[in-house]
Amino acid sequence: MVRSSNERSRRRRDAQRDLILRAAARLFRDRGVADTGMREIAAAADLSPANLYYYFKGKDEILFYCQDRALDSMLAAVAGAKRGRGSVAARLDGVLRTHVSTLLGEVDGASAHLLVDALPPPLRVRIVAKRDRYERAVRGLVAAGVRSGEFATASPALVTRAMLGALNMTVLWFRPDGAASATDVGRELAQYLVRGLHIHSAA
Amino acid sequence: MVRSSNERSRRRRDAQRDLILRAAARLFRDRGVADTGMREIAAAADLSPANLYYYFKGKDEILFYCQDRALDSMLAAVAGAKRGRGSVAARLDGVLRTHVSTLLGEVDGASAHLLVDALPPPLRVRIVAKRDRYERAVRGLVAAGVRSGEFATASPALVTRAMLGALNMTVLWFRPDGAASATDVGRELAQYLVRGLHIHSAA
Amino acid sequence: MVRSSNERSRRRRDAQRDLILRAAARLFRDRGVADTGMREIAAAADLSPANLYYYFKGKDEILFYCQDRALDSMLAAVAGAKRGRGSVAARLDGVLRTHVSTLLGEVDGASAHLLVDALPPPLRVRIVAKRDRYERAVRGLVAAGVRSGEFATASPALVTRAMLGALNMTVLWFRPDGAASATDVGRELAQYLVRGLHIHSAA
Amino acid sequence: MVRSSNERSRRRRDAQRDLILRAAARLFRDRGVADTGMREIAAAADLSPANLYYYFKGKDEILFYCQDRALDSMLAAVAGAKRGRGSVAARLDGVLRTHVSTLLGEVDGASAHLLVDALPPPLRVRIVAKRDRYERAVRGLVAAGVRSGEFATASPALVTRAMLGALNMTVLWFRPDGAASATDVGRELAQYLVRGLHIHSAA
DNA sequence: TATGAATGAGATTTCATTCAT
DNA sequence: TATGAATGAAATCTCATTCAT
Repeated sequence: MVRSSNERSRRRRDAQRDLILRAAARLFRDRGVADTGMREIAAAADLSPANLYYYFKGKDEILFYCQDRALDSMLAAVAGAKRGRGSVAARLDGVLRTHVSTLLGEVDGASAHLLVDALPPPLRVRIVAKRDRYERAVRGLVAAGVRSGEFATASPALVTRAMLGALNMTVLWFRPDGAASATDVGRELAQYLVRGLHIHSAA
Repeated sequence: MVRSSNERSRRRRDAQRDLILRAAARLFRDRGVADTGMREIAAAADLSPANLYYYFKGKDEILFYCQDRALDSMLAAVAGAKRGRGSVAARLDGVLRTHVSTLLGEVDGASAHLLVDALPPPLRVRIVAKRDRYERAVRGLVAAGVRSGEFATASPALVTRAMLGALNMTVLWFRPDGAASATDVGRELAQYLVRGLHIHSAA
Repeated sequence: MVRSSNERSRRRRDAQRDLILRAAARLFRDRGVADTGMREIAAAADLSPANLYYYFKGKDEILFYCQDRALDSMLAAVAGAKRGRGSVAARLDGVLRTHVSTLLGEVDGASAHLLVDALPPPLRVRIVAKRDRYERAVRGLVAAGVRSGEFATASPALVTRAMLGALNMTVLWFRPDGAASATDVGRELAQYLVRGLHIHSAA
Repeated sequence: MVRSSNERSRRRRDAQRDLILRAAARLFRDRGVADTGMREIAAAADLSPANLYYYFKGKDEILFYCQDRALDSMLAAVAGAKRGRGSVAARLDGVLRTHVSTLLGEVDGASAHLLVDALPPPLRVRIVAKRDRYERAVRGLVAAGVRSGEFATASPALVTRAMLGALNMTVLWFRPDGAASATDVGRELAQYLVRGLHIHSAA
């Protein structure tokens, strides 16, 4: 009985945390970290500002988990791609599309690369480490394509950053009510960015 | 005599303004707008905080001119490319390289796309207008390549944003003391981003 | 329970707002608006400066409510006088005495006419409108006396302003610990100012 | 030669001081002391802000002389009235009219009673002393009328303050381009305020 | 769990005044 | 005499965070 009561309350707590993180991620993405106050997060999550501190240590921790969850989703995609079959191009294409839908979607919605600098050092190093892990995985996919003869690039590291940069910047202009859906945007961008890696005749 | 005194003092004033803008642009780029206080700008420019207000109306105006100057430099490059001869690819390549060197260089050093949201509406509309003018010009170059048969893309608008996004994100990771110089970065990125526009066999 | 908690907290909040307004009105009256800082208001209300902003949007709003409440009190008096019986002179006398006790009293204590210019335009128009409504009502009383044959004046508007001006200036010299009480002052001034309206033999 | 050069320069200096005082008085009256900056005074006097300090020690001294000169003008009028012949009523009427034209006129234009509190103590006591001298003189005129049987009032001090208060408040609403000229306003107000002192039948 | 109230630290900005020329 | 440039002090206000309940 006590056990189940604890579990029920833990579940409720987790649900609240989730709710807060979604609300915060959306605000961070739409208005920027600096322009999003705890009061606004609280209002969006239908809580009092003070009550946020029962669920999170502070604004930094909220920001941290926003990015952490987004990176987890991206890491899962790239891990799947690594194990997957099919051409490297097709697998990379999938990773990039997931990246965009993670950024622009309603579920996670925190741009992992843009907000890192807003974190205080102790938390930042953890996000940077995870972000680097993700970046390395993507770069590994690019390099695999080069090894397999599908791709040609002199600088996989730079090109990887370019790809991710192009994707991350979408949060600054994407509007859910626009002509192109998040899926559309992901498809088009992935196509363009992967195409630039292919070997082709024209220099 | 009076004339020369006026001119000399105007020149000094302009020089100070320039100095302040350089210092501010560097700080905005390196630490973010929100985390850069007037105190820090003043310290970087070797002035008292109050003295900044002799040269600029406030922080917003400083930020405005940072972006305005960067955009002027980029607009000049794209205007030159429009009139230029040679393949569209080569001209676009030049525009993108100038974009990177403007962003990362010591001279202008303000990331034109990232900071727009930090401006108050009256100034923001002016920067957004100029930024859009630049974006349209780049998009026009892409479209020209499509018309001439050099390029193939289904969505010039999206691709243009991807290109510029990839370039703008460099300010988040570029370090002047790193292995690759700003010129190197510009060259490699431009090559990759233009390559993705070319017609080629593989899908 | 929730209901009563809400009510109790609303009551506490209103009480604090009232306390702050009293403290501020007294300072504004005694030292002038410009020379009264938020720190001083906070100290007088036994709060931290930052805490004032929990109750009011800013200094302007505090000033606004000071004047607004004083005008409400004056308007109530003049409305009562309009409906009242007895000679116009007696009723006008009552209005003027209330005016003085409102200005000099501990309850409201904001000089309604002197401080208007310190308000920013959006708030100023609202106070000016209310002040004008009050002034028109007093002038109406004067005009009624003229119509009834009690008073004689060539310019009710000017005379009304003179009366109110004479009353408002009391805040500049009245001291609560002086020989004359606020009531005394009101009585004497009202008598003098009404007397000037009466028809009499000497020119 | 040296002598005449000194005199010429002293004359120019005095002329500049006069110009500055006029400009300042007008601004103080129209916008309030707190809202009038040295930069504005300088602009109105066609000088650089720094140059004001050649002619005056600072803002306080400018304010001091504004009030000092206005009081001198008023004192002259009341001194003349004291020595004058005719009814006390007529002489008091003249004093009040001069008071108004001093306040509202282009020549002096500083309201002596409203601005006293903006002065620092050392200067304030001097103005207060002079202002009190003026007030006493006016009160003396009132008392003389009582003694001569022209006037009836129980409290000459209070009534004098009421009269001066009514006059001083004109600066808050008088507009030179309005229907009534400064002379009109002075005439009407003096008439009303003196009338209240007269003995008459109605109570 | 939840919240109304409170606060310290720090932000931008203003302004009378001064200084070097 | 005159001024462009500089500054210290103080103002209002914001905000993440905490405390008492």
